[in-house]
Amino acid sequence: MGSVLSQKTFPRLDESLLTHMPPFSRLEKNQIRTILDQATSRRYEAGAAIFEEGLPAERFYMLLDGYVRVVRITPTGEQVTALHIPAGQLLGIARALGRDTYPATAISASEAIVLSWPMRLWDSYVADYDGFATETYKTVGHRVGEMNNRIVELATQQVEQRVANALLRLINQTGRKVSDGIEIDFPITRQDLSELTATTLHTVSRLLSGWEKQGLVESKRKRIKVRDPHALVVLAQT
DNA sequence: ACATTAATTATGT
DNA sequence: ACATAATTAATGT
Repeated sequence: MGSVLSQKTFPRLDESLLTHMPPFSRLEKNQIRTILDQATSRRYEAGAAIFEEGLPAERFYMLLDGYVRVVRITPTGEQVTALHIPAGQLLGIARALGRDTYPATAISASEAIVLSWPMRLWDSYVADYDGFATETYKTVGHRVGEMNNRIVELATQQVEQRVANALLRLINQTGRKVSDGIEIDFPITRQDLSELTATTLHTVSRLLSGWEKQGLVESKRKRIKVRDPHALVVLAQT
């Protein structure tokens, strides 16, 4: 029975949290219940590290709300953003990649709500729960595809096309439709964009203010809204 | 075609 | 008031 000695101070997690998340969507209610009971929930403020590159991968995570950027640190200390992860996806799934340390650092781009499980449960989840493996490998495949595209971009395209593409990806994956365009719905600085595209924040700043004058884009501090995605697509292909 | 440096201005707590 | 973000110009590779 519910003892006062319980260490869990969190309210009981609701099953509806997971029922619509792809890795769990095919599961029965009671299966989700046991999964939830094994989970720990935590809230991260913007900019907090959820796990760090190179550290032993002790847990895997499910992002319930917010956005996370996956970042790698170069030997010289610069950050390179590999990709952004929207709510509803797993992260820190080193196990699925055959690793026992995290391949990158995960930073919450906005406030984020995260569930996590000890990594030892991974194998039993894969074995026991139908759809868990296939769905997660689907997203893994999608992610490596994205990263491959980015590598090709970095090698072949010029800066203007790169940031145009980066913006397009951001509004596709993490965009929120508003009245006069699509807005990236987490705070993003020019510094962040430059880390995504391997340039400087100055170049990004110039490009953005140029596009703003052409009515292509609108931005306030830490907020970027794309008013004319198609024009960006055109730009990205020239 | 882009980075770097530096100076200036705007914006959020 | 202070720190952080963004712009702008000048100079360098």
